[in-house]
Amino acid sequence: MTEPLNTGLLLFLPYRALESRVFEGLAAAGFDDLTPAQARVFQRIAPDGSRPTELAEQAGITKQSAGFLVDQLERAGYVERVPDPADGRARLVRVAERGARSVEVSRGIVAEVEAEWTAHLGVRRMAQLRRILTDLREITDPWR
Amino acid sequence: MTEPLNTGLLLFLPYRALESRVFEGLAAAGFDDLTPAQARVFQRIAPDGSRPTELAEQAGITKQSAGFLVDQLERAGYVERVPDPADGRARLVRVAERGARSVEVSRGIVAEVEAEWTAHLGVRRMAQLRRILTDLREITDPWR
DNA sequence: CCGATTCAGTCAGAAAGACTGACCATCTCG
DNA sequence: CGAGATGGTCAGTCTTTCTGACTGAATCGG
Repeated sequence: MTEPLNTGLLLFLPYRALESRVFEGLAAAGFDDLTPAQARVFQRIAPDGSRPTELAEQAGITKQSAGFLVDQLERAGYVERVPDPADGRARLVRVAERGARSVEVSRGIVAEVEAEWTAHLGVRRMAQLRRILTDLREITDPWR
Repeated sequence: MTEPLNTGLLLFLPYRALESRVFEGLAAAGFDDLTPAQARVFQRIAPDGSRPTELAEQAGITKQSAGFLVDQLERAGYVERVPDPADGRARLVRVAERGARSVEVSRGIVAEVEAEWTAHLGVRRMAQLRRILTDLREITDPWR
């Protein structure tokens, strides 16, 4: 389990480290009612709003689960639901006031952690990492 | 949310892609009773056995949850528990017969996926990716 | 070598997250 | 228009995880 660690774990470790940091920081800033599951959905809301079903696909959960999480996010003031003008069946989920403020905070924390990583790896390798991962995304991300 | 994707998501995407592939393959090979949560614990068992509490820490869950998952793994024949000769309070969790066979299968699938990634990225960049991630592990993995 | 503390693990109860299946309303297309 | 696809919800269940309380074993200071 130690020497040539499997690539999956190698990817997961920094991911979790970053996620934990963001949660701690968010909680410290008063956004202590966000759960990881809610955040994973919230994170994927497009600037002009997304449909629950889209969010479900991108987060890799069922539409029922997504609907449930959006309910919670709505009750906590992070998002709002508006009717989709283009489709009477659909309702758009949009980032609300409180949600926008939490985005600001987490953006700051992510930047901080990325700065630490850059300090450890060096500017060049950090850029390389991002480039390679972006490239890898083409064959590992079904939603573009 | 689209262009300069946050590094966390960039790490998460390939991780999940790999994990899904391993699960599909495992299920196809008859190991269809493994759940993701069980697998995440199972994956961290050291060659000579680990204590439930260690597994809990490394998997980032409470020791109660780890104990519960180990129970399930034991019932399904993936692991066995033996008393720890060095500490009368502890019991070591070890990979059992069936568990070892599932490890073989998943190793094959991981190799397959890594080969695809190498084909996409090129040998050099794939090696770079692993090197950078291994390096990053030093500051993102609390357990060595 | 003995009491206090720490540590490994379990039990009990509850909540979160996710799933399947069934269902309704609306949209789209032949 | 009517059939099928799509967006979303409701109901019920299972898995995973957590908190808190507890037992038994080890360890450490005096």
